[in-house]
Amino acid sequence: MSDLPRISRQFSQRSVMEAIVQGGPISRASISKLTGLSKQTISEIVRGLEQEGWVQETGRTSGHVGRTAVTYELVHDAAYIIAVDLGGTKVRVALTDLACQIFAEAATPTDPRGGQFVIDQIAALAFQAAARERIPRKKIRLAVIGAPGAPDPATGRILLAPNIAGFDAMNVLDAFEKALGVAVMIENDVNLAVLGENWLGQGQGIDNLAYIALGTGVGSGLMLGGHLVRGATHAAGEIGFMPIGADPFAAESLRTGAFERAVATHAITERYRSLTGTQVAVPAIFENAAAGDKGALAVLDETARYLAQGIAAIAAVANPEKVILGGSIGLRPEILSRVKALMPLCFPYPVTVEAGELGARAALIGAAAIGLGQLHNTLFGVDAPDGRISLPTAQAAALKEVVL
Amino acid sequence: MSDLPRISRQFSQRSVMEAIVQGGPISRASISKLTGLSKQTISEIVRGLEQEGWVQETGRTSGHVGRTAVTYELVHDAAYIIAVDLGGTKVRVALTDLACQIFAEAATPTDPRGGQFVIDQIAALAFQAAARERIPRKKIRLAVIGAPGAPDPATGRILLAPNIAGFDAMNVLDAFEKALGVAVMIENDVNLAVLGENWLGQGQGIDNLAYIALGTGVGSGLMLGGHLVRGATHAAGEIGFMPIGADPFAAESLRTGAFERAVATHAITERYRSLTGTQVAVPAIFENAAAGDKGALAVLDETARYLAQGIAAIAAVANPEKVILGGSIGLRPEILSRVKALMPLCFPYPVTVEAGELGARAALIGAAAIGLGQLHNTLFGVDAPDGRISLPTAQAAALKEVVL
DNA sequence: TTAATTCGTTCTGTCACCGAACTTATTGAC
DNA sequence: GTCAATAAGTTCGGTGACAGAACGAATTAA
Repeated sequence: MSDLPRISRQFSQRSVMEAIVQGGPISRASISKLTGLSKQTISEIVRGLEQEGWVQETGRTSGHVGRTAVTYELVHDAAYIIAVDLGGTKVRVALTDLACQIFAEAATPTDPRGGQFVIDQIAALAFQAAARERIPRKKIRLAVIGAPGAPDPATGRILLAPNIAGFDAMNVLDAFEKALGVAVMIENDVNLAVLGENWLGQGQGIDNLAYIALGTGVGSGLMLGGHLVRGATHAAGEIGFMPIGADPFAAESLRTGAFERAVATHAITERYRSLTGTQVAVPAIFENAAAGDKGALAVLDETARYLAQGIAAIAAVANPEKVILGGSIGLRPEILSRVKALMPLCFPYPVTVEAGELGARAALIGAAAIGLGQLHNTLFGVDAPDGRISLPTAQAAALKEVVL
Repeated sequence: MSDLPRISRQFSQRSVMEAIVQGGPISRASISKLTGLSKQTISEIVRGLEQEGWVQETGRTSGHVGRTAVTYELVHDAAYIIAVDLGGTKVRVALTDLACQIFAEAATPTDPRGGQFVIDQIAALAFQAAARERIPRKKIRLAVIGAPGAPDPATGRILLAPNIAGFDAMNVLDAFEKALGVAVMIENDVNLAVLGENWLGQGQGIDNLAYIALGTGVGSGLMLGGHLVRGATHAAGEIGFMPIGADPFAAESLRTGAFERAVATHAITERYRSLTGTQVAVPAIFENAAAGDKGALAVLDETARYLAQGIAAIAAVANPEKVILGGSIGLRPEILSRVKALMPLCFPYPVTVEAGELGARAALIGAAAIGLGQLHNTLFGVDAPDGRISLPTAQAAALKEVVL
């Protein structure tokens, strides 16, 4: 396998690879039928891929009439990527192979000192995991970092990142590339969550998808027409500033965002305090509601009412087929059921609202998805601007259970 | 020129065509430098294009050292497209040639009987215009229809189309194709308006753009990452239903839309009536405001206040670089100036808001843009899914003045 | 054993493209 | 005026990515 495989074969190689990735062990004759390319060409391409170490023989067919066929398969460990979900309180790191299987996953509290400390922490976690699984560093090709805020690929900086100290003043991309020694992609964590749910979760096969992460803050990720929407300054989905729920012209709304002030953690505890006079954390409010506390129930009702309006706004602007709720609050069934009931009362067209299937790991899985897509693209595709490699769901499904 | 040119040359031909379209009269040597293809290849491709009638010699260079070069140019009249902007009250029809010049434009009141009558009316207008300019029907390759509502390419129907009688019950696409005898694309008129402003108006070179058409109703068109956003049911941009300005849970808001009830024509006249007790049409209110009528001024202030919130919601969700106002009300400078002043008070990040440059013809020009892009794609490109042909601005600029 | 069937290779051919060498037509310098 | 220098365009040979037909090889059903 060459170290920097510059593969000249153009478009066919890509589809052959896709057939092999999707089709599991597959014979060359079947690839030929699938791709429409001649058997001869397939043999050439597969020979090349085998020489470079990307695919390998795995067996032969048997049972049906005719000659037995040699089947080929991805070499799973030909390359690895690092997927990272970097939150304000917790870092998750995972290693994925080419066949979309997660090998190692680790999660620890984020280093509170921020900045370079966090970056070194992530690098250490990743390399420990690699060492544990005996993965040679050379085979790690790419790292995808999900982080809150609006990463700007041009400058490598992350704008609007409130959660990690020191990140607003440094070139995060460069620092990661130096620490990890591989190419790095940084993407907003909620954007990754949409990708994750689109790949393995609630949004499979849905090209128009919105993900709302509701917790300490609110953010949303949007996938429209199969493309991630990033916006002009990579700030698309900063729905905390939607003029819904609180007076948008209030000074406080310019800082925190009107919608965030209506639905996020602080809004909920504040609402409960003003109703009952007691200051309680969000989980306790949910408990109280379950126990029949009228104040808590009213708080949930009101929060859901604003959330439904926010979803209506997104639906009116972007018309997603499905809206997925995530985040510590968005995942609560008490919220989901209320929002589901309220939606038809404030929006005329049907909008499907569901809770995310991947829970807190949506962003991590999304990072793996985007990284694997990117890797397949750079390794086997030409620069097709639209190039979305469809990753296999079957094998990756294992990932959902293997981990944690 | 073959009647159905199936051009086998793959990707190079496309870039050669693009160089010729963009570069005006251009020599083969220059094309070679521009595209990176060898001189030899360019000569071959250009020879092919010339034989098929798409390009022609136009002259020779002179002045600089070295041999003179033969320059080539598009054959402007090699193909035409029909662009239609079908409104509830007015139909506009235009004919455009391959070089993006509008040849004929006509506008008349929409046939009030709706349905097939409107389709026949449009066909008649188009063919009259073609005959006037001596354009043979064979050279018309495509028609693009802009219409309110959500056209569904799968069924050919237009959903949510309130303005034209009978359109909700028929296969509009089929009917148009039968009447016009060419391939037809139907697109939402506001979506076309974004494309128009993106091509020749306020949004040139801007990949993340929103267009808000404000008049009898409100609608918006969104271009994000260079792609038109259509949404799951082609209802993206139906911002009339954003839960802003009126109570979204009110029964009336489910029918008309809360935001529409806050900013569109009816809201303005109603607001003026409740303030002054007199029922006046919108233009009169603007006149009164200009004359210093306090009630009228208050109405404009309040309307702009809600509009600014709507823009804030779009900006929060989609993060466009620029928001363009259009429609009979959106184009008024009184509205624009107010909105510009209000934006920073209700949204923390800068959003550029401007009035459309193309006025009521934005959708028509957008129809031409999408049609020309599509035509260049089918004629000279392979099925590149992302394929946006960049149309020349210079020549098309003439179009802005020639017409009407 | 034979026929039917499928896999995979070999051989030949085509097409898109490149690069080098060469011809042709200019302008500018002496 | 002649002679570089320069640029445009063609001819020629070559390469790599395919296709298609023919053929050998391996397997099962009859």
